[in-house]
Amino acid sequence: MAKTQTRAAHKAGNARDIILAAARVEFAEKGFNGARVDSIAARSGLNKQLVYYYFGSKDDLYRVTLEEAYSEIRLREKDLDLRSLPPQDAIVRLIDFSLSYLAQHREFIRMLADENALGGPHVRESEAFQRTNSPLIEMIGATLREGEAQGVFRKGIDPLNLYISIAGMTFFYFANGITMSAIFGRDLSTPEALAVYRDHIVALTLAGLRP
Amino acid sequence: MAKTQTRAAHKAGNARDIILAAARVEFAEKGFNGARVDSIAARSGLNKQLVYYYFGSKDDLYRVTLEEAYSEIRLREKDLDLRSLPPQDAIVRLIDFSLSYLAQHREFIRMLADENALGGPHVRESEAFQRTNSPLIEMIGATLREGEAQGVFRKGIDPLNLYISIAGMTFFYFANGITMSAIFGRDLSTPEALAVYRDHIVALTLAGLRP
Amino acid sequence: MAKTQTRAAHKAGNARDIILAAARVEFAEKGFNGARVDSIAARSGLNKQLVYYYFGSKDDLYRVTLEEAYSEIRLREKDLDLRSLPPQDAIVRLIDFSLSYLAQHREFIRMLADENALGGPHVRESEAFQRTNSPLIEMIGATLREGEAQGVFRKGIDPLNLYISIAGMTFFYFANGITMSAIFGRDLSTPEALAVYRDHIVALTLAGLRP
Amino acid sequence: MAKTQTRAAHKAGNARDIILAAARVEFAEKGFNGARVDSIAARSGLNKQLVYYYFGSKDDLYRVTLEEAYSEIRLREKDLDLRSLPPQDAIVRLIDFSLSYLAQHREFIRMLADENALGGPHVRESEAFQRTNSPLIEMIGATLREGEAQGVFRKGIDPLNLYISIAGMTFFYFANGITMSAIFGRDLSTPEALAVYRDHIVALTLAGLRP
DNA sequence: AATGAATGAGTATTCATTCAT
DNA sequence: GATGAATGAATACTCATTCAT
Repeated sequence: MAKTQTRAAHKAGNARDIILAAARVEFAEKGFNGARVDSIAARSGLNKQLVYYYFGSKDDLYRVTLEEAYSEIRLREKDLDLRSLPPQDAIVRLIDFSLSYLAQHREFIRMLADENALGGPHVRESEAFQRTNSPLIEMIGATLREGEAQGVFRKGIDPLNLYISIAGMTFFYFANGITMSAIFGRDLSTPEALAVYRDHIVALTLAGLRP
Repeated sequence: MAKTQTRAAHKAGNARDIILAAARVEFAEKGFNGARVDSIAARSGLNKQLVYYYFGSKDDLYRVTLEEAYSEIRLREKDLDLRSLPPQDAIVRLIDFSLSYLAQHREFIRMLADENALGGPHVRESEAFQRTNSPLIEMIGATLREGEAQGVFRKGIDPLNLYISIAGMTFFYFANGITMSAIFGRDLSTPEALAVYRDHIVALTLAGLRP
Repeated sequence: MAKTQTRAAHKAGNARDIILAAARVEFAEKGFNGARVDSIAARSGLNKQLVYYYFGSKDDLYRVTLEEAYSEIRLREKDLDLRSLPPQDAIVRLIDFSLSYLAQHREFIRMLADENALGGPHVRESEAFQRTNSPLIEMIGATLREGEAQGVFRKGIDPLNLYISIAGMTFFYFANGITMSAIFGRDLSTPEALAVYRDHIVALTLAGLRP
Repeated sequence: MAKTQTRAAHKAGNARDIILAAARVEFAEKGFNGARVDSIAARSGLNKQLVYYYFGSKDDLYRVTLEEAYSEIRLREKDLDLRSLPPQDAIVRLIDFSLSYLAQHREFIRMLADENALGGPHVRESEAFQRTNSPLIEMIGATLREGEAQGVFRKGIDPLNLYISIAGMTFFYFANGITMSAIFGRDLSTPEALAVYRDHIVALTLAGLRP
């Protein structure tokens, strides 16, 4: 439903959703502390007080923005439908989904990094985070069991740990690309560099799962 | 030279280094935007104007703090001496080093995440980042070649990409532990959880490198 | 007429009077500047725009609230019927009325103090204040004349000044009890303290009026 | 000492004291809620941030202003030296002091009325209020005892209650003069009206104290 | 090298009031 | 009569930075 609202924002001109969209951009660009409520209002084309009318505070607005971002990715994760694929293809699809989603949603990366760097003050306040749990771990678990059954994956792999390692490899590439490019003197932001890296982690992971 | 001063700080009580140490703590806790120059001065026990006397601005202080943090990890990386180990052991040591260093240097994680989230404004200004290039990629490259020679690693693995994937798996675990714990309802901050995860990525990586 | 509406408020649920009752509570608790139109609306259970519909502005609402408060005390003063009592009893009744009315109508004290502290901006605008003059001075005058005639009061006492001195002694006790309690380290808000003070001013005033 | 600082303000240009003087004027005119920190800064000729540098918050500034006002009146009360006068003269001097001090320090009246109307939030926080207790009650007690000994005052009069009744009669006249003038249609702010009232309360009180 | 005082530009938030229905 | 949405102008307070010594 939150999703629907976000979409509607640009069509129906619903003020709340327009503000939310503006907030997402501002928070992604500047982080929580760097973001300015004034700037969000300006981006939305509405006035600042409406931000408070609808969201109460900068913190609450950030929390809602985070919740929306998560609710969005969760919706996409459901569409993945890993169960319909052969185990190895499912893993590849998972990696590719992760890479492409992050590549296209830099704001998600920044908000996540920011929230964690801040110690998670908004996640802590959020009921939505506690409620909605990701379907992904379940799906990965099914895939791993199927792979074991087919003899293509080794036994004893923990789905959550596998998820974290894949998420880590993909997230880190985008999240810390700036400092890495600076340190190693190699531009990691090109499509070519990304394609090479993608092949690397696909190969590493698939080989790593083999019995 | 900055390094030398840092060492001296704790011995001679050199004001510049005392401030730098205070800044590292403050920046790590609050991020760049959340950090307060007043707070850094208070932590240092010295006065605010000295901060400006020595560092000129909050931005410059942050840049120096980042450089110091990097220069420190680089020093430790040199001590790794991967070349003296059998290839597989070298990879394990690399993973263990990464995990333990990050576990003990949360401030490094936060500063790195923060700097990248902000778009790398301080790294961009830093000459130190350009100058000092990590010895690590070189070391990993040698290890990979040795592994290939010994027939324990497959061919064609890019040392930088391997480094990124290992760094990703380790960094992400600490950096985004807060939101992950919230979403998956599993406390990832316990030593036990970390030990299990460590075994997972060691196994995944070693298997992933096998021919 | 306004009075009639106030009565109706609690019976018929007349919106205007419900708002007025809410306003009295809010203004009494917070003073004019501290009071919030939002808060008055919330207390009334009605919405903010109705406040404007009925009263036009916060200032006007305050003025009407003040007028109501005054019109109420004036009604009670009429009931005093000092003329039917022996002169000394009349003075005692006046003092007791003043004490008990103020004790039960703290909101009247606060609004009065607030209005005067602010320089009387609302009284100045009010026609009602100019129109309705208190019957009290007249009644006190008659009592004083009767007392003189009976030889129990001395001559030449000005009814208004007597009123002011009695009002001062009673009003001040309630109005400034907080700071006095703090300064003199004695709790003046207990019924016992009040009873002792009542006896003091009764004795002082009666003795003070004797020929 | 606080007194000394206030004096110094206008001579030495001590910023803290200049702000304090400006605050007294602003708070007296507008009350706590009506006063504006911007306005205080403007009155002081200094900038707003200095207000926060020296006082921390509007509330704290108000508290200090109140404390200063009280510390000032207390100093003057000490100078009264009632003990050196015949008992009846002492009471007259007390009344005259009270009237003239209040007449000349309207800001004291307003701040006191305001603080009490607000429920005493600043007095409650103030250590200075708890510490410094007025010498007045002691002095009045001595005067009453002397009067009894000389046979000019009756027995059993409580010094605090006498003080409150005198303070009430004098304070109320100034504090609520605006609404009273409006209601009774008589201008109470003229020197003549005040002189008449003064004679009234002197006569009432002295007669009231007679055996 | 060290420090207390001073400041301009901002920063989240509030509030009385109005609009549109 | 009644209401949800919208807004301009403030409002207390903050913060990096500089001045003067």
